[in-house]
Amino acid sequence: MKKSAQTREHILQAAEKLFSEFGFDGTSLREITHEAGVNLASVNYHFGSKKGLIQAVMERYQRVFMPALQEELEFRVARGGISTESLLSCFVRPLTALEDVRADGAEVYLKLLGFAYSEIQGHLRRFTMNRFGSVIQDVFRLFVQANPHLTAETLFWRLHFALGTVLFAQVSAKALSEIARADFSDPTPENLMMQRLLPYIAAGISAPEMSLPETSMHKSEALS
Amino acid sequence: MKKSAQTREHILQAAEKLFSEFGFDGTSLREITHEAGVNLASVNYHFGSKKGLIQAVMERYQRVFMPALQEELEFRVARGGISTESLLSCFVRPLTALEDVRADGAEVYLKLLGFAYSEIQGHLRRFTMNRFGSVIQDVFRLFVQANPHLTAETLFWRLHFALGTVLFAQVSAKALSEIARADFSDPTPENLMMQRLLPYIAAGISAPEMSLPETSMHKSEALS
DNA sequence: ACAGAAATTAAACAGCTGTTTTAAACGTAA
DNA sequence: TTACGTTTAAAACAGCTGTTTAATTTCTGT
Repeated sequence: MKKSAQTREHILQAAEKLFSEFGFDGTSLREITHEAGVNLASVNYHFGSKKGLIQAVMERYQRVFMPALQEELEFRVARGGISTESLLSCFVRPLTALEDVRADGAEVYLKLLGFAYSEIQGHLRRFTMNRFGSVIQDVFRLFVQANPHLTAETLFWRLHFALGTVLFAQVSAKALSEIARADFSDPTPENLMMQRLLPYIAAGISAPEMSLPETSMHKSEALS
Repeated sequence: MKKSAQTREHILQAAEKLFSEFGFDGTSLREITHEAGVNLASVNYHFGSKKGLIQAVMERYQRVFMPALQEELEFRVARGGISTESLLSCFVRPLTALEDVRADGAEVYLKLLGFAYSEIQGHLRRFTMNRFGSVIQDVFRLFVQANPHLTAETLFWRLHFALGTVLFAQVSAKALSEIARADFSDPTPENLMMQRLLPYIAAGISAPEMSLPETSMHKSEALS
């Protein structure tokens, strides 16, 4: 009951590291057990299957993150003054709390969440940039021109955020539509989702420049 | 030279259909050739490899979309009055032009683009909702409370957009940071990207309700 | 120290993947 | 029709995947 918990932990740490870097489909059990220095079969012995390992990895983070988030939300509700920004700030402390799980816990957890929905295809991006890079540069330059109150760096990031929003929403359009139809009896078909996307993207891109680069949005001032 | 082009087209159409539905990694060459009604080896014969087939599928759409986008941008620039909304509207006509490639061309192309960056993991979403669904509902309810000028349906969608933005940006954080460093010598490290994300997300979520459900944002009024 | 449970190990399993091979069938120009 | 280059076809290839088996070792409670 001591050595077993040890290899269990080694497997989990190796899986966290490799999953967050290469994704779930992109990481084999052999790579994990090799990184962990344990036998291949021990994964199935301790976690039943690869899916069981994935859920065990995620659960370690969610068991820290989710209660912390709930606590933060309740605290924010108790003192009133709810705003979008204040609600978003509620995610900060739960993320930093993930350092208890791992030194770079917040980063790993978000990447795991991201890979839970997505896996990157790198060669297509290079393929597109080599062939139509000038168009992308034009788009960028025009957006800079249209937003004189923003720096080029900020717009660079926000345009990629917008790209990510559109692509992600499009990929999950089917699932989201089903949920929306169940929760709100929302008659919005999938092909009208772009009309819902546009206001969101426009406001996000043209939003005021990012606030102070200090440690704002932290809950420390809530107790002072 | 006639039968060959025929199987080539069958392969491309089957690949478009299956890729856009199950992703690139999630679709095998055997599934494609079965759907197309052709022999397995014909994919390697006509496209060299699976990667070659993927690029051929994407190229068919990009060869229509990218020039149309460039044209739309030049037209918009010529008559001035550039705004974020008007620039976003420049993407509408190029997307609808993809109907020349396929009846649901715009939808397929966006899904292909989405899968180019991501592949969905469905079971993790259900796993999270079953275990921490109440927290997610609390988050949603509070966001509704914080945005009385928006309907619940709109907020449902925008919160998922925000989730998609964060996850996507986090997954591509490394690649984006490298590009930003090369283009702007941007010293922003990866861990400061969340500070860039917050203003974007906040503005997107709290943006005014979506505009008229008619055919706004189309370039037709530009000539009137 | 011993018996029994728990855990590790090496090996093989069945199934899938993209790719290659070899030969047959096809289309086309002489 | 004959001959030749192109295209199709069935089969096998080598490699990877997650999983299982069976034997061995290690740990633990008495």
